[in-house]
Amino acid sequence: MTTPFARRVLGIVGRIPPGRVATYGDVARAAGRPGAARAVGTIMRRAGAPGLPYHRVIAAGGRLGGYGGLPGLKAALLAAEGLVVRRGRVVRFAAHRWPRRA
DNA sequence: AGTTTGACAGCAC
DNA sequence: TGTGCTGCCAAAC
Repeated sequence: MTTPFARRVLGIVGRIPPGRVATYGDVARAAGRPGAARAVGTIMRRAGAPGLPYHRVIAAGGRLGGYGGLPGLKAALLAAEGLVVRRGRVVRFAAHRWPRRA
């Protein structure tokens, strides 16, 4: 969060409501850098800012993406919010996606 | 200041 | 359906 971009990314992540998820691409777009999905991951990996729902940021297509090398924990956290994860994918992920698509 | 490194995405096998 | 390769971007070396 030392950079403006990182700060925006973290701010956006913090606004993802429980039970909803956003893709790295979604966050990148919301941060004003469409296509910077990979950079979003780079930031979150190192940010380490506590209190943010990093587990609600997943990869495209409902795939889990990474979580500090603990995909099991990420899946558990999502499950605890009512989401269904099967074979590493969030079921009906589009319906839980955030922000709402027009 | 240049190079390497990923918590990504999309398309081609 | 699943795996691999290439393109992209910001951050860390």
